[in-house]
Amino acid sequence: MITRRRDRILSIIIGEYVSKGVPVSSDVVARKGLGVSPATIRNEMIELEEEGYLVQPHTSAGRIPTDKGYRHYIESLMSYARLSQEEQFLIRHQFHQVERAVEEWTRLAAAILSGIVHNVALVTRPKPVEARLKHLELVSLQELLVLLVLVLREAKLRQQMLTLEETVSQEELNASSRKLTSAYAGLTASEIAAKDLKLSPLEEQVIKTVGQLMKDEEGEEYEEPYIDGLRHMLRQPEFASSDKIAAIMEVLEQKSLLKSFLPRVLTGEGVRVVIGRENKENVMRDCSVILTRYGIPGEVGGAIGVMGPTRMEYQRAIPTVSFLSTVMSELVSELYG
Amino acid sequence: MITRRRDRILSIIIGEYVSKGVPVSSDVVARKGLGVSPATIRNEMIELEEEGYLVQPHTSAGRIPTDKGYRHYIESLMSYARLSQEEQFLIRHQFHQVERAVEEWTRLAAAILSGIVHNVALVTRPKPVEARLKHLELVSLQELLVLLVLVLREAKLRQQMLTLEETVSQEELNASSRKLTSAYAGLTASEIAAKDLKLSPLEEQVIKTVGQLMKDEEGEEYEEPYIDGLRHMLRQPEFASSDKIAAIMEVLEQKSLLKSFLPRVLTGEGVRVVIGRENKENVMRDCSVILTRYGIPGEVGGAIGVMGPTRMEYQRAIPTVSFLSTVMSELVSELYG
DNA sequence: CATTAGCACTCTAGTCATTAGAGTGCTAAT
DNA sequence: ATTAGCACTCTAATGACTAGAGTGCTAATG
Repeated sequence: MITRRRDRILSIIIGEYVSKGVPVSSDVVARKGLGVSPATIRNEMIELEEEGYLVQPHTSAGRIPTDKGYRHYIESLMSYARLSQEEQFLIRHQFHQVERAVEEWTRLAAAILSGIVHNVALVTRPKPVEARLKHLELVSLQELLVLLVLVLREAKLRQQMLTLEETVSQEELNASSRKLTSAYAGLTASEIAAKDLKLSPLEEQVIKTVGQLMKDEEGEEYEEPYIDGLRHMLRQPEFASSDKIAAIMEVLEQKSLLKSFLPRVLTGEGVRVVIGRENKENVMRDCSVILTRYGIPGEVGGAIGVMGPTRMEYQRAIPTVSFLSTVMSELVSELYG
Repeated sequence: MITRRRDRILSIIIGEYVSKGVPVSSDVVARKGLGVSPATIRNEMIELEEEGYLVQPHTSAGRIPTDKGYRHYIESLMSYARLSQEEQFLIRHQFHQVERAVEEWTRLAAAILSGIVHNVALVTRPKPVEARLKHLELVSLQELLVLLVLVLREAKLRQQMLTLEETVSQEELNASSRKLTSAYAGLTASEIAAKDLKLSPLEEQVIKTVGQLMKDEEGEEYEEPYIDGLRHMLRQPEFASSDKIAAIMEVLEQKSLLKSFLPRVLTGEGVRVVIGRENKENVMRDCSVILTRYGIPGEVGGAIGVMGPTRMEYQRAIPTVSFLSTVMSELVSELYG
């Protein structure tokens, strides 16, 4: 049975454990102004342990929270430690300074986020649900080598080199570029494929590649995330054993794992918190992940989040992830007008 | 004094230590077919220790090589373990498969390299000594927002958003793009700045930004390297302590440090090996770095290398770095015709 | 003279016993 | 329902001891 006082005790234990990293004793809790003696706290702790919110690393040690304990805390007990006005302003200011360089957004967001929460930050670049062509350009590099440049609606660039069958002058390339741009601008990959236009062999080749590149752009998958802040996470005492570090590194460096891991957690709205064993990957059993989307629903989006030991400052981390997602959303929205 | 036999013994000790990771005893060396007893080996070891090629972690332990020991080994004793024909073919094949996606080269090179040497691979993207403009394009995103796309000679793209003073149609942008491209194509940043042309305010703004972007492109500095293989390096027993890991992570994640660290070592030709304390950074005192350039001297280049504990398979790592640098050079050369 | 057998010596790493201290769980009193 | 009191348990630190690895030195050998 959960009572008000037990919640209070659980909160205190989590607060203490998160900041100190050491099992919390009844004494410490009693000193926090509950007006009851350590013995009473102990009785309550026994109850909380039976309910599965706490465990002891061994008899005669203090208590530490279980995954279930954290979960209850996050969902019902915790108050957010939002960023102050000044902090928010400072962050927006930093984004403002790189406003004109889209590719920098993810790096900056990861750097800021990891710096604040002292853990690993993961940020994917914005990805459209449907890629739309904005502009297309052909640039001759060498006799038979041509660079195809796509500008997508998100001000994203994609490039690919093409090897031609026969020499084509830059003037002809310009003409084709203009023709194809005006014919296909604003369309998606499938719309481009559907449209039946009279095209030269060169143009056929180009449009085929365009379709390919844009297909790659779409889909449920998120892009490979930008990762920052490993140095912070590794300073946490839970990563004293290098085995754990190596195991987690494997997850982070193995792109395929991470990719498949991101979207599963992100089908809905709001901030998702995955705690300890709730993670699919076994090696992540001592880690928590806080993730959310940013962008414009149904149009363009990415993911932003934090990963660290289950003993994490959720109070701080969750609103920070949330705030940065808002900022990223605003930036993306500006692009879409 | 260095004799033939001492060199032989040093080689054996390094070979053993590199593969086993445990201090090497006179017994083990004696069993390697030198035809002398352990006692003789011990006498020689004492000499080698006095010369500074070996140390004992403590009395009554075997010997391990010093930085000086490795240095001598690498420069005079070691034979390279080159990649076999099949391995070389396989690697070239992998590059062939992504041939048309320049940005993937560095990733692939890092992945292959780290996989072979079981350590961290560092690869920077190719960077020209002098950036030359190939093509320039303006794409209207919103009313006052324009995307400037530069194509540089290396088939590299650079982008920047511009906020205009007044509305300009896409047609006008096209006209300006064409005008500026034909006027400035093939020139460097300084040549562009020097050229005095009659330009509209819009064009002035664009060219100013172009100059900026191309300036950023040039210079001694290397780009931020792509890093892969941390998971391998962390499996090495020398990184059992998480303190060391965190310290090294700091060097790797702190881009400024790494950037300043790369070029210093790369002013000349050939493969550079920096062993242990030869490194500038103190935290790197137990690490070795193998680095080399790739590209076309005086035109375009990047760096490729490996970092790991001083106890590293130099025999394998050095030729592998060397081979991948050759492959990268070939790829870059193809672009330059 | 280079080599080596023999041996005393040194240092590590593991095991065991001991101890102080932290913190609990239970009982009985309030 | 709370709590004082206390026996109990477990950890972590300390020191003593030991086996084993590997050395350095000495004296003998071809």
